[in-house]
Amino acid sequence: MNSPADQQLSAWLQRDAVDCLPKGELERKLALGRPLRVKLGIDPTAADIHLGHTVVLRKLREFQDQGHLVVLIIGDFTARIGDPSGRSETRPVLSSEMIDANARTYTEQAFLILDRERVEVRRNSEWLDMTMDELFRLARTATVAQITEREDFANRLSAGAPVAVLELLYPLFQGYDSVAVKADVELGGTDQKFNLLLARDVQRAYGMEEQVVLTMPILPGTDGERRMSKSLGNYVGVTDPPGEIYGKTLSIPDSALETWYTLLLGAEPPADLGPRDAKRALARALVARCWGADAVSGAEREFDRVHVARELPEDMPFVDWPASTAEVHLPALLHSAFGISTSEARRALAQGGVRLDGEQVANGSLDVPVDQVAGKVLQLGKRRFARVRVN
RNA sequence: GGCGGGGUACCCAAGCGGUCAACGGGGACCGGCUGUAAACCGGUUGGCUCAGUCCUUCGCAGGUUCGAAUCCUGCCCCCGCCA
Repeated sequence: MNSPADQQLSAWLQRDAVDCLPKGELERKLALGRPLRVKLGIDPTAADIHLGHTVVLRKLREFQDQGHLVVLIIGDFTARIGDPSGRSETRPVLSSEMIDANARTYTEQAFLILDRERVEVRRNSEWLDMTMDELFRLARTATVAQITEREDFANRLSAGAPVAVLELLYPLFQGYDSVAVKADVELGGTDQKFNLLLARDVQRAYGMEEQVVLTMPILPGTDGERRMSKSLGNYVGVTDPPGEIYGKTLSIPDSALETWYTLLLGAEPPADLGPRDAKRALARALVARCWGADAVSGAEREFDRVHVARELPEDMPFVDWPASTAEVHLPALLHSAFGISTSEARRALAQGGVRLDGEQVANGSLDVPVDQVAGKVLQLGKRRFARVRVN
């Protein structure tokens, strides 16, 4: 019997989720009275996790706080295939060294959110490196029609884009992970809904009780439009410096503010604050989460100095220039300071995008005497700074 | 195996013998403005400390031509239909 307490808890856990399937099943599992095994599979294809990943991690943390166990699966084996979810093309293959390195940093970063006392970390190469015989059994659990009805496969097929046979197997492998770790619940973004549901079919085929599927909304990136993703360049990494996290958060369009609040903080934006101040409050909370409360005021002060008061950042890298030359070739200096090409540097100069101690560098002067730059602050655009050190 | 379509810069996508470092859109960057790295407006978007009648780039390798992303040959890859 489901107690009112279980029902209440179940509703609370689902409050910001998109789907929790099948209906009523989470209550039933909670009523079992034992710690549930809550699975999250991650692909170690990128080393760093960003705020988008933290939406699901935060939900996992809520399960942990209720005494449940998180099973974190490092998809070291499946990374060699590449999850086709949401993809418009076949993923590149990663080397095993890359996968190992990514897996390590990834789990470490996940512990910013998760309680490391209640986590079981597994690698799916433990069980997916299977015999052909086992693969045959697994591959019989779903049909091509089932798998190709999935939206991204369907899109690629109808658009005439290539789909490798191996990619069709991916959902089955992910499903087998659930079998291997005896998952009671699996979390993921809404883009994972298909995979998570298919895992139920796989579990059933292996005579196991099926998992509950809980999907979370996808966090929009700093552009406010598309999903946050590293490859789209609209992400905020949890290891970004505090000032970056702060600044990137302020740069989101006002229209994305409410979504960020609910997904990242599990709260509504404060009604009494305007968009700017609400964003600042959000930015402070995010910096605190990734770097600790001590980092907040520094990040905020830094932002105000550089962007509001248009002053210089507190510390900046040096760019060295040999004292032996009489003239400094500015494109070369910009190249070594900021890693841009000299052609790009020339364009920036032509557009007035370069400053020395705050003074816009006049267009046309590519070479200047050394003493005109020595010790000065070289600035490219609004955000890139370096102090020129002549030695 | 046969027939047809296709591979262009970060992405999408035009170009189909010179005027092409290559239209347009997206993204990114720069400038202006601003409450912000929002929005809006304008610009830029292969490389070179020789900035030029320079170098590299239109799947790869050759060829034709004064000249090729554009034409020809071979190869690789992708897609569709038929078998």
